Amino acid sequence: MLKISNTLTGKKEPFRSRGTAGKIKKVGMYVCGITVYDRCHLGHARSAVVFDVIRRYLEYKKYKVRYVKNFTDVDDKIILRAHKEGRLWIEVAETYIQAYHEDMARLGVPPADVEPRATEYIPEMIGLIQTLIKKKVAYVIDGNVYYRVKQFNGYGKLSKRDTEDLLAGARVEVDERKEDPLDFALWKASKPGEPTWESPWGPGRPGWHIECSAMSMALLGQTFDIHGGGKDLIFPHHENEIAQSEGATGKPFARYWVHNGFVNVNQEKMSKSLGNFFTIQEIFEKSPWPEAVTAEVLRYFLVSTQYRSPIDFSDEALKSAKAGLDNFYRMFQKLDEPVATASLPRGRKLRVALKAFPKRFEAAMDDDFNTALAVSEMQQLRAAVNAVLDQGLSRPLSQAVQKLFRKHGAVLGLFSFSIGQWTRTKETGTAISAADVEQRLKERDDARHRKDWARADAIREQLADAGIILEDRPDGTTRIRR
RNA sequence: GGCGGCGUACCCAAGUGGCUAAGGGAGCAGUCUGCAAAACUGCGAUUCGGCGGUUCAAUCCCGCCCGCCGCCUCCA
Repeated sequence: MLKISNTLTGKKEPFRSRGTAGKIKKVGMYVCGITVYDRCHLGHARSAVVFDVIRRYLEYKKYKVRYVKNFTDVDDKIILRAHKEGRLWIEVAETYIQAYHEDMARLGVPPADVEPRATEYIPEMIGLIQTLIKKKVAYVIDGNVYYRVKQFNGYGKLSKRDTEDLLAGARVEVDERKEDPLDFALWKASKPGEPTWESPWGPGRPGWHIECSAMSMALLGQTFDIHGGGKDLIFPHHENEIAQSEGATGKPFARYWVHNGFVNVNQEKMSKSLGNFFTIQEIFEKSPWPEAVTAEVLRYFLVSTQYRSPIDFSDEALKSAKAGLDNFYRMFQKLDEPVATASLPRGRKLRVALKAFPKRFEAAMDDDFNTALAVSEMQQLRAAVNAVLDQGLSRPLSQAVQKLFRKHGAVLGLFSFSIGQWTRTKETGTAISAADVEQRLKERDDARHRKDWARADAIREQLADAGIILEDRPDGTTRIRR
């Protein structure tokens, strides 16, 4: 039984999806995407990867997932950036939506089922705001519409704040026109040069939070299963979403609130304001490995920690992740090798481990998507495989092993490569051709037969300098690794 | 000030009221090997930030303290 940590209740709860139409278990999942005013950094990547894994695991569990991830394409920062660059706000938004798609493609994160943009849902937002006004939880002043926070008695239930505390700590400059400092804008009267839509309250643009209420309810229904995002969205964004949505419908909004922890650098949150961020683009460019390999290394790094915990990013951490993955791919390479000896299907222990593995993997993932534990299960299975690998595995057994790793690895986005792809070097131009390697290998074999160790070792070193590792097998043949 | 979280070996990181406190990376030693590499085996926290309390029993529950982080303003 899958359990999920629910920010709303503060507890780890059994997950029951709402829509169980017939035999198909349906899940509606909405995740707050990004505001498109700049390139994404690793923190955004973490969120994207975390919810991608959650989606994949739900699908693995045979849920039919409808995954919605939005773009905030109208916002102060976009407008500001457009002004600075002398472009239209819409161009800025478009630029970074493209960039986001590029980054996600590089990371191996497939698109959500629906990726709506806020500006496509203006009518829905206006409708929602009208309902709120009608219900007296919102009010109009000078073409602005505000949400009357005190009117919604569930306010603070997600972020565990009460309105008194909020007042005490309010550091925001108060808009004098609001009835209460806590009230937040649903609709902003537009200033000259800003994007504008017609509305019952005059020309204006939506506030930040209303879009997610409008889009999630339009695409997933008034009540849906999972709402996700980074921890920093809990307050005020998600708190306000609940206020707006439940204020309008009187029904529960999202049932499970899932929040991922931050990516830190030297124990501090990676963020724009601290300037300690690495864009996804930068990480790929600086990486010593080919793009696709880097993507998997990043995945491995990210899934090696439970999604709610902070994770510290460093070169060392990436290297460690690469080393961890290399160990798996070395095993895959050996599994691909033809078996020299025909007899010896020794592997009773292995068969037991193989049989037990899916349950262990699922137990880990069922426990609030404990990917770190799931990875460790795979590491242990790897050890069980390696223990008998030198003696050779029968073809069917070796294929079964590979299949098991690939299938479960895919849930985390791992082991997607053939060994050849994995070991490809970044600058393929300088690599020695396969034919040359064969030639050198043959020379070395001859030398070894003559017991000319000096010569054999020299060749091995030369190839090593070119990034090609030779491993002599007990039977006299040599394995080539890159 | 309010709210939330974290502190497990050199590094990363699971976890549990009592059974050897997983696993990985790095390191060291051994097996194997002409040597190496790989793989395997062994070693590595008498202890889970500190101090008290509850309990027959606590790293895990409670309290206090120390240290770190986050949110309360835009933020994945």
